[in-house]
Amino acid sequence: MPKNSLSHEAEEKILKAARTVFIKKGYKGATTRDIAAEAGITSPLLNYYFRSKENIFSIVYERAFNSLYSNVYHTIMGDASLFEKIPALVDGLMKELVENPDVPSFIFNEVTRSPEKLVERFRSKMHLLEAYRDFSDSVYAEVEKGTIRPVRPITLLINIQSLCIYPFLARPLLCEISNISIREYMKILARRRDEIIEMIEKDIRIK
Amino acid sequence: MPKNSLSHEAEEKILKAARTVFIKKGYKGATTRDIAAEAGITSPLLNYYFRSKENIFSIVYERAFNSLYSNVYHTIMGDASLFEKIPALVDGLMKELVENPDVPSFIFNEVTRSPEKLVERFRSKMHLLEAYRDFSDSVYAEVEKGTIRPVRPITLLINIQSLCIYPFLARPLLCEISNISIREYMKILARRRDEIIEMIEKDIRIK
DNA sequence: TGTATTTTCAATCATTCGCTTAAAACTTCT
DNA sequence: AGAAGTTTTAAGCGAATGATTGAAAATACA
Repeated sequence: MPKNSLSHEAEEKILKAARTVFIKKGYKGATTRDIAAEAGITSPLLNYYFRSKENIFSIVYERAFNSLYSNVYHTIMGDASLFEKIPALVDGLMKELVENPDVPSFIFNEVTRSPEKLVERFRSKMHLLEAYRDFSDSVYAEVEKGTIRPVRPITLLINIQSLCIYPFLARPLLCEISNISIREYMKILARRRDEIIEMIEKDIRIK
Repeated sequence: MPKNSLSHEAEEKILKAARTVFIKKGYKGATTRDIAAEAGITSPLLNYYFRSKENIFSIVYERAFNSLYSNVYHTIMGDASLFEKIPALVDGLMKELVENPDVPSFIFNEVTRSPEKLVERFRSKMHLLEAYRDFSDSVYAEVEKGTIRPVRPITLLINIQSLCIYPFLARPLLCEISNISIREYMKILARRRDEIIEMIEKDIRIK
C-alpha cells in the first residue's frame, strides 16, 4: 500500500486519468487497461494503488457528484432570502458546468445504471436534505409575504436545474440541429446566467 | 432469414425485450443473453433474426430517437405562428415523456458514448433541420412584429427542451432530495404542461 | 404426406476483461 | 550500504461475452 507523498502524486495522476476515461466511456465501457494507458502506467500498478476498478470508480464518481451537488448546494443553506439564494444557486451551477461540461451526463448515466446506490449515497449526505429544507423554507417565507405566487419548492428547483444543466447534457444534439459550432454554443451557455435568473424570478414574482 | 408474418411477431417480441434491457443497462451493460432471456428465447435465435447485438441496438435506438425527436418535431414545421408552435411542441414532448420517461436518459447515454454516430444520424434526418429552420422563421416573424423581445431561436428551443426533458432525466435525484415518491413526482410532471408554456411565453412576450 | 421454415439444444470458439503472480529494477530514506 | 517502498515487465488465470456450429425437433404450409 502506498504511503508517502510521491505515491500520492501517482494516485492523483491515476484518478485524473480514470476520470477522463470514465466520463468518456462510462463504467462498463471503460476498461482498467484504458485507464492505465491514459495514466501512462501499467495495469498491475492500478491494482497496487486501488484494489479494484469499482474502487477507482467510486472515488471518481464521489468527486463528480460533490462538485455538481454538495458544493453547489451550500449556496442555498441558511436563512438568506430566496432572492439571494436563486442567483447564488444559478451562479454556482453555471460556473461548475462551464468548467466541467461533461459531468452531468456522467452522473446521470451512473444514476440510471444503478439507482440503488443513489439512495445509499444520499443517506451519507444529510446536508443535501438540509439544504433542500432551507430552500423550501425560503420559498414558503416569500409566499407568506406575498412577494411570490404559491409555488412548490420542488417545482422551482426543477426549473432552475433544468435551465442550467440540460443545455450541457444535450449539447451535441442541440449543436447539430441548430448548426452551431461547439465553441459558439458554449459562448451562448456562458451568457445564460442572467437570463435564467430573470426568467425564474419573472415566473414567480408578484409585482 | 425470417420471412412470414409469424416471424415478424417474434422479431417484435425480441425488439421489445431488447428495448427494455438496453434502456435499463445501456449498450455495454446489456448482454445478448440478457435480451434473449427477457424475450424468452435462446441466444442462437437472436442471431437467427438479427445478425449482431449492434444490429438490434441500432433499431431500438432509432425508434427511441424518433419517438422523442422526429415525431415530435413535426409539430414545429410549417408556417404556423410561434404561439401555436410552442404549445404544440411542449404538448408533444410531455405526452411522449410521460409515456416513456426513461427514453431521454437512454438517448443521452448513447449520444455520449458515440457522438460521431449522431452526426451521421442527422444527415439522414434532414426534416429535423427543416423543422428547426421553420421554428426559427416563426421566431423572427414575431420579433419583427414586435410581439416578442429579440431572442435567439436556439435559446428558446433550449429553454423549452430543458423544462420538459430534464425533470425526467433527473427524476431519481430530485425524488431523493425532496423526499417525494415517484408516483407523486410523476403527477407533478404530468401537470407541468401549462406551467411550462406560460413560463416560456411570459419570458419572451412584450405586453 | 412432403417440404421448407422456424426454434431449440448442447457445445464451443475466440476475444476481452478484471485481476493476479512473480521476479526484477528503480527510488527514497536512514 | 541496507531496508522499505515504488514501478516495470512478462505471463497468464478464470470468468464473461458475442457469436457460431450442427444436428435435432417443432411448426407451417402445399
